[in-house]
Amino acid sequence: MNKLKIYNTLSGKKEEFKPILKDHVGMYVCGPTVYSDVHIGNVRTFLSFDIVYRYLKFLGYSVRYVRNITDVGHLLNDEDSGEDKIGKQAKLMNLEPMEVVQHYTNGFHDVMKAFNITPPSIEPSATGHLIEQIEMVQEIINNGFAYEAGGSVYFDVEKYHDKFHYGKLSGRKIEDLISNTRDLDGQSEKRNPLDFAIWKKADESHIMRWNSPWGEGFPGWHLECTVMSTKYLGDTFDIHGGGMDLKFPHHECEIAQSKGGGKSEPANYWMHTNMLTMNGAKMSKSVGNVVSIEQLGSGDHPLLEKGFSEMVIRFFMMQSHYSSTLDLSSSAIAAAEKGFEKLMTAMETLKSLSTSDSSSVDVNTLVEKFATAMDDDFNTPILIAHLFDGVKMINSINGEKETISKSDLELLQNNMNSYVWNVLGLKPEESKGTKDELTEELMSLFIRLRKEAKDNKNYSLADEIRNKLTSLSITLKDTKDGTSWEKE
RNA sequence: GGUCUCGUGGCCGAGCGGCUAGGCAGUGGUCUGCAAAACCAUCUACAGCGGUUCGAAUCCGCUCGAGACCUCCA
Repeated sequence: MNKLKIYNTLSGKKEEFKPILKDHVGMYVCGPTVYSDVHIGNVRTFLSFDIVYRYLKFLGYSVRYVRNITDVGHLLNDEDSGEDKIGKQAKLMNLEPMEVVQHYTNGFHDVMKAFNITPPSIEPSATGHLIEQIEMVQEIINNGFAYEAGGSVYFDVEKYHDKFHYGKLSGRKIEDLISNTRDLDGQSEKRNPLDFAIWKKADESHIMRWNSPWGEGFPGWHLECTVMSTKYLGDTFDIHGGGMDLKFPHHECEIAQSKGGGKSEPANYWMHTNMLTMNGAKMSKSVGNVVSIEQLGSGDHPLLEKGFSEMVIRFFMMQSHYSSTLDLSSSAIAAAEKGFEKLMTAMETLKSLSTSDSSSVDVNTLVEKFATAMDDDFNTPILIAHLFDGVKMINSINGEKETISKSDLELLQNNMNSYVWNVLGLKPEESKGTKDELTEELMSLFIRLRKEAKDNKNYSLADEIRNKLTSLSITLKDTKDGTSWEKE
């Protein structure tokens, strides 16, 4: 049944997915550095891997999904004077670093929940794995691929490259890297500017520090992912994911650390999600073109005409493939919003379709297309296109232009429900506005009065009721089964 | 400067050698007292110039344009 193909960055090709163990999959995704609010670009990455996680489970795999929290070691830049991101924020906010970590971790979890992104099986944090990281550093030194200098420990890239291949993931040539970094080389204690820190000495101003064989310091950023992924998933696991911008140097360094530390190739499949752009440029904290989750929800941003719900944005993002860049614009999300509503309406209709003795529609073929789309490297835009074929089918049956048998209806319902709710992880919008009991009573009164007026051909009164409600941003919908209402 | 990716109809976005997704908008209908909503139908493409091929949006080359990575970023 399972012909799932995944684009593997390591080989540069789409490959058939073969897990190490028959029914189990180990997946590691680089999580956020919790020093500021997550933005909508972060959401895209975690959403993409949520689809991967959900689909693997849908296929029947038992998946162990590890996604870390980076709470130490992530420097503002790669120079020796680089400040730790968490530490800097802690000073700015006058807080204990762990308060900063907790604050933004909570925020991250709230956002993930709002977007219906499934929590991982294990969410380890870097500070919780200091012992393992120190052991790993020692192991790499013992193997001769790292050296101590002035209280810090650096990974010896050239020495590693003599035996292994530094650049195999990112396709970089070590000669180019050397020539590109030569001019940046200052009074560094590194033997080679390419070398990266796996343990950093903490200077006096540094508040996050731990004892180690090399003195007080803190672990290098790349190290935590190597340690935590292999600790929970084994030396070699199935899928390693992250944003495209982590491919180099972060993931390249992870491979080097694993092998330099005497372990095997860390992951069989490397998956990289592409960036979300805003006005054609990557949305990032350093560029400053970041749209926050709150701004997207409220529409309070110069580039947004209105606010959008999390589910609409989820749907919008899944209309493009994870490996393509996606440009965010108000009109594009608004278009997705209409489409999303159309899909949700059809899902509601699907619940109560009436059946016939035979089917005039071909449910089997449609349902097969759902699986084919997802098997082709999680192609959600194709899946959504086929789901809209399903929408058309549902509406035609509802309009009595087509018929469906009882067994076909069950097949259609099961599959539409599975793919829309479980695989894509969508959920119906909670009704906006205040639909409390009093409002419901009042509205049904208005609707009844208007109907009476209409029955008496008193259209001016009927229209007055409707216009007044419209001015209160309440929309009446006349259908053959009566009138319903909606508050904007 | 080096490495790489991409340019698809009014907009967003699939496609990866032949059968020209899908959504939104537009247009024409159905329904309706009229609307709205809903539904049905339908029109606009493959940056440009060459080449390979019986056949190219899809492969190759060049030109123009956009972006990413090489430094923190999902």
